[in-house]
Amino acid sequence: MIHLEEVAKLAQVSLSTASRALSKPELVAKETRKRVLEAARKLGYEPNQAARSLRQRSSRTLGLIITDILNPFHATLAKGVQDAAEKHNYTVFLFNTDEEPEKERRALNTLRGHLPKGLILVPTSKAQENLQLVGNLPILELDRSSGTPGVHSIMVDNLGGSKTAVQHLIALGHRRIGMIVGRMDISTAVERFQGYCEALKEAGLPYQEDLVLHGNHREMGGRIAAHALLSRPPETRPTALFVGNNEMTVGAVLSANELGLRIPRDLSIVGFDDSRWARTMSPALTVVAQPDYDLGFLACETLLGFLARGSPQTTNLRLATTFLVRESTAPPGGLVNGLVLSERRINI
Amino acid sequence: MIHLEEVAKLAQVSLSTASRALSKPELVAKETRKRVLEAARKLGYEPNQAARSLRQRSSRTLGLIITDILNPFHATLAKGVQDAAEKHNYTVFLFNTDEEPEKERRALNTLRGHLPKGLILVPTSKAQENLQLVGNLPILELDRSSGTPGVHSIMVDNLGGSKTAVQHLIALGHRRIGMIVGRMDISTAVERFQGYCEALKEAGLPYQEDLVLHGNHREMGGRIAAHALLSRPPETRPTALFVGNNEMTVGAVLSANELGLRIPRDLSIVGFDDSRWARTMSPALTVVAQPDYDLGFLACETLLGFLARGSPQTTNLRLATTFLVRESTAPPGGLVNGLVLSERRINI
DNA sequence: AGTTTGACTGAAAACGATTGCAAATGATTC
DNA sequence: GAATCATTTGCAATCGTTTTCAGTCAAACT
Repeated sequence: MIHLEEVAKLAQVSLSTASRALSKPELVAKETRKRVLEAARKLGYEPNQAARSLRQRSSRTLGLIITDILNPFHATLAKGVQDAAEKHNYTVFLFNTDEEPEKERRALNTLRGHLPKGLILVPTSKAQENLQLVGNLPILELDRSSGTPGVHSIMVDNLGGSKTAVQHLIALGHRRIGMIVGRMDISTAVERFQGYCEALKEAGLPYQEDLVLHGNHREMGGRIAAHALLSRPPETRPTALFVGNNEMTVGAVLSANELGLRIPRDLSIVGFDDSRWARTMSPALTVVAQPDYDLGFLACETLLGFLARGSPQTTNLRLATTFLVRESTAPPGGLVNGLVLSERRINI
Repeated sequence: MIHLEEVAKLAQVSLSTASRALSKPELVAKETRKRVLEAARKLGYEPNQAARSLRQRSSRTLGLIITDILNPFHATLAKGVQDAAEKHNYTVFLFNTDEEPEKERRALNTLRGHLPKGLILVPTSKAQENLQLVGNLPILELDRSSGTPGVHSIMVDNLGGSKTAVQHLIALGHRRIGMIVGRMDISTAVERFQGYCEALKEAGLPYQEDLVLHGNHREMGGRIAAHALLSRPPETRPTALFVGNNEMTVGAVLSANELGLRIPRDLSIVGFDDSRWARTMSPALTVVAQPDYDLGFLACETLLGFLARGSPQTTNLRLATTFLVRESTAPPGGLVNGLVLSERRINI
């Protein structure tokens, strides 16, 4: 490894001048700076981040903790964050918690040792407690809120998105609308559930507890819940289903297929979060789409902006969802006049 | 932040003893060690990795560079690597190159400054050149080979997997079998193409250049290539298609749908790499499945094993693929006697 | 008893950058 | 022409660990 000292020697300046030439350009004469830069380039110098971090007591890195890298939604969030970070010459430490608070705790501890400048995370249910570990590190919560005071956050309008989805089903004539909700210790699940309730209420429909089941946010959870709902006799079986996240939606659709229910004739389905799977499955799925990439990108930009400007107050953003009507929703009993609904966008 | 010095003070030992108690337990008296551990726990001490890395001239981190985090195959690789790394208390720096050599170069430079102990990467086409940057860092190439001498590698048996797939199509009676190949500057594409050629040759079928098109490994590439192949008149149109990776397969299927070709009646399709999409689409896709998670996990284990044991020679592993026959392949012209092929596994 | 051995421990020197301070230089002001 | 100022530079301290080296002490030999 080439050290700064060798660069300094080649450029005929002192170590300190070389350092300044690279990281505090305005403090050094133009000519000198050029010499140093040239020398660094020629030697292929790359600063030792460990030394730099040690001295500055902080490193040009961000921590990123997501709960499921195999979920395309989260992978996209991660890509958004990374792209933004790279743009600002930040490096990202990525951790995956599999929704397990214990893994989150370990990730936070490890991260702490690396002196990141900030942290972006999709919190698990125990995040409020776990976040005590990292002291006063600037934190931004992504996609969900853990309720920890003083942290920035950027989420989507879960309530509004859900409400629109359920209103759509109601408008089609559905009256027994089931919902598969996520875990109620996670904010998105609660908000989406609220949207469902509000839509029912405003339409004057009763809330029926037995139409709402919970899943663990993964495919199998959706499958089990859907199976329980859909294997009821036709009179009590819901004619439409609103599912609280992308993975559970897959499970719900598979379950409907297994039971021989035709979508949308026997069952309308709306999912939360778009995906290629939703777009290309047959019939294409009606969904509440989230701006996943933007969510990640903006999260990073927001946090870095805060770090740069150091404004005192916390930022809390909500991005709008987009409701995409495709082919998985129709009036109860099937298509009217063989009408095929083409995809159209409704901004909400 | 708590420093080791404060831990030492609380445990009534010197700084050096405290350090040894934590990282070289065998050099310290049992009693002393217990005191130090207790003090560290009580204070919530977490070692400053920057200081440690600086002193040791190396950090307990690994670099991981993949080419497309949005591709579930790569996301799964990453998860495998991360899980294995975590098991050994290593932290992973993840970079994404989008298949762009320039991004790869930047990632390598950044990584260099962080003094990782090793590097796992899915190489881009310019990796051999880019890898010069990192000197003699232990490197493992994952999924593909860049041809760089002296690096470890772990890949799947692309040739064998492809060959089996094409043999399956031939056995079904297909004679005009098209292939959508990836970029020939990437080893997996070349090997899969070879498998295709070998299968044809061994069956005594001629190689027809016009049945082979190239795509850029992404959905759109597959779609364009498939469109070109499938919009030919029935006499020259291939009756079966073998597609070289998961994303392009999606494109190919969509293209077939657009052209009104029914799968498998009008067209049999086999993809390389399984995915949920392949499993749940209708009809379910026949694929050459790769052990994606294991590939990543083993990659990490292999590299760490090498680091620990420091054995001199390089490891080059090949994992077997699994051929999964589902519903997207049938004799040309459609199902025989309405036979529905159920999913079965063939280990090769 | 004296020497050797071994197990522990502590003082101090690294690791490679950044940065506060002071000195040198040249330009500007009075 | 002296004093002041701004610009540019170098010296040396510093960040928090690990690790070398030397030293202490008790046990185990001869």
